Amino acid sequence: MSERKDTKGRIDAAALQLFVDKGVAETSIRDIAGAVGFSDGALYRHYPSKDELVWSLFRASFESYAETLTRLAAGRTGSRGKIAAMVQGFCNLFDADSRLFRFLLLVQHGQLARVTPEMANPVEIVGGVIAAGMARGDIPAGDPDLATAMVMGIILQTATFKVYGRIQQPLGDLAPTLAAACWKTLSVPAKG
Amino acid sequence: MSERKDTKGRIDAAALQLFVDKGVAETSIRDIAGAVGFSDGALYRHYPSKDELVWSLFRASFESYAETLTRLAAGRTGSRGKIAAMVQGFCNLFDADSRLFRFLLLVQHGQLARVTPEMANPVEIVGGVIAAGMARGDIPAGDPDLATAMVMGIILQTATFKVYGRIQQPLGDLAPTLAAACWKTLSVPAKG
Amino acid sequence: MSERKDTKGRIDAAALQLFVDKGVAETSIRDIAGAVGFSDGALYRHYPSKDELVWSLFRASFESYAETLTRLAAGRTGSRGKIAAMVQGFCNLFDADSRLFRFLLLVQHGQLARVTPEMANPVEIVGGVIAAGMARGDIPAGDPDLATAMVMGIILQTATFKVYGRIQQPLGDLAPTLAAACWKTLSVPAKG
Amino acid sequence: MSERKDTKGRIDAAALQLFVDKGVAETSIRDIAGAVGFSDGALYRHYPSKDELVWSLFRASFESYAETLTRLAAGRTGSRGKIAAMVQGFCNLFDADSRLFRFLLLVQHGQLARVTPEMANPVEIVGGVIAAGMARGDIPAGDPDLATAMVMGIILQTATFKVYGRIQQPLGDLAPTLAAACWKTLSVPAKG
DNA sequence: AATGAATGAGTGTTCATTCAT
DNA sequence: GATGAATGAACACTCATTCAT
Repeated sequence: MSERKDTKGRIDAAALQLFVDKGVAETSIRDIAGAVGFSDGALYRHYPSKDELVWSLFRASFESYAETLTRLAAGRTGSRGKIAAMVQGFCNLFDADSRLFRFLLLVQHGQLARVTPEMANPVEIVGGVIAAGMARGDIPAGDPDLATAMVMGIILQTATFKVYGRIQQPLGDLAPTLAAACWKTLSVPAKG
Repeated sequence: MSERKDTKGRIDAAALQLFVDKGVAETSIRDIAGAVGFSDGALYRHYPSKDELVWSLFRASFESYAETLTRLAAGRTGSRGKIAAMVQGFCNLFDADSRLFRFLLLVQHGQLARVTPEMANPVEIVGGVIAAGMARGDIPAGDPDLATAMVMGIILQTATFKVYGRIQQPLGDLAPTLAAACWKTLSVPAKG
Repeated sequence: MSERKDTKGRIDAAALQLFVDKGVAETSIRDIAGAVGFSDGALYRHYPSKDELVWSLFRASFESYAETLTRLAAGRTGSRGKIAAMVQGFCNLFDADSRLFRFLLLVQHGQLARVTPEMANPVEIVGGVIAAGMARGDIPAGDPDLATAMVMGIILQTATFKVYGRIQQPLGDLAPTLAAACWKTLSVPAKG
Repeated sequence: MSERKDTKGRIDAAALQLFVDKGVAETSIRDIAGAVGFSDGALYRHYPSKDELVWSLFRASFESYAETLTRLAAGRTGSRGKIAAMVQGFCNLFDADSRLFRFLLLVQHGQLARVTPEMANPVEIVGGVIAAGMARGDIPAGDPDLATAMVMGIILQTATFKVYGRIQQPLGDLAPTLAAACWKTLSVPAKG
């Protein structure tokens, strides 16, 4: 059992690394098997197809982000605190290992379509916090989807700039600034 | 001559559509040729390789955005006006045909590496306007790269939400709100 | 007329050069057309197919050698003189321009099968001289085909060594030695 | 293990036969795979590319000839005996299976360039025997490269005549005559 | 579980050839 | 005579997947 899990973990890690480095379409099953240290056919003991491997990785990353954000938001009361915590937490996660983020960014097209409403979803988490804040009066009323888009854009695009080397500092150092910007943005009456 | 241009235009349009619909790696030369209505080999009369076709499309879209933004910013004085104009202009462009945007978003990984400093570059245009504003005192001093990331995030993520159907209105209607949010964000002292 | 001939001559020269440099299969019609300075389709005004171009070149080279050898042999009486003249003549031709020889060498497989008995044929010329010498008693009786093979081998393999750089001197300087070797070889009773 | 070797052996045999029959450029990977009895992709389990298959075949044939010649020469003392042994051995080899010879002849252009000094090389073996003979005084002094060319020409051109049907007898029957011709040729002072 | 040979469809690309202009 | 766009078949090669061992 622990060995099985370990093997799968090694496959996942190798695949994620290769996908981020070379792209998904550009990474073959053989590449992954080789990186893990066994032969092509053996992967099919663990995943029924390459698509399923990609989807599994996507799903795990996607839900992992969602769960982290949920936990971070739950640890605070008040929209401002929740948002600040989520921003800081995301930045710390990114700094610790940016691969998950890069994978999600890289792979979104095509996998996003498979996301179901039952799945834990970072966008819904952030959106939920903002909608609740608007309902509570914590955040000026407006279109919660638009507000969510703008807030997430501030964070994700900064992370993207970091990935492409346009920003040098650790994201963690920028978190307070980012949180402040998000809060200011939410003060704009988001007409919808 | 006009026919040549027309053929190339038809190839470009078909390729862009397919790339946006199915992804670049998932679109074959045969798919494109079929959509244009001729055989595979014929494409090579117009492009030396698939890579070059993708790159050409990317470059054209990328520079087209840059040129539009340049023109829009030049039409105004004052950072606030420039930014408002760029935001409105981008939204109008998106509403008129979102394919260029979706292609750029889809394809960024891999093509972005080929961008050279000589190329017209939307990020540099926006960044330039912001840096100039900071120099002039129009915009509070701070890290221009970080400010650029946040401003672009607000716009691009909203457009992305629109692409995925999370937002219904035309982006043009949201432009004033987006511009206001950008301006508020720029008022945050962007620590770098 | 003179212009037509000139155009064809330019095609032939360009094709021969490219065939010798890169190989026949590795040279495309486009390569040849480009070297001559016009477009692909235009070649078909002069040759009905690539195969026919190759064959035409082969035939011309092949028969040109045959005719030269015929003329050289005719200029002498006595087998020894005829052979010496042919050897010297071949060497001079090779030194003046080795392309014909290299083309023949390169292309023999596949084209040799198309040689018909009516065609002027260097092998037949040399063989004829040797057979006549045997008949006349000039050359010890034996199998004329075997004798021809050996004599031609001495010359052609030396030329091949020269092509591959194993021999440095001009072939013309070696002609007397080669002729002497041929003559000695013919003195061996060639059992058949 | 034995099966692996067998599969590779079947590929080699099929490829050699096809190359000799149709030419290398004219033989496709599918042709070879079809002749062996499996599908195209499977060949790549055994050879990384067509080029490598051709080169591997060339190298094996080339070195096999070299080793045979080395062994034959080593079995005799005296240049005359060594040469006679090599000639007879080559002829026997040719009679047993002329495909190796035909392949080498066919393919020389292009592959010869890849021969490295470390490889066993028939030309060097013959050349070495002749040079040693000249040094020992067994063979009249002269240019060893020229002498090698002439000796090899006598043998190879005769084999070529046999391939093209100009000679009917088994080469083995002609070996004494060929050896005698070689020896006579070596008696000509080879001016270099 | 794992191996690795084999499949078969698919990829980008090339190229001799045709033909409307 | 010449052009160059277009064809369509071919090619070397890749790869997700299967399966006997």
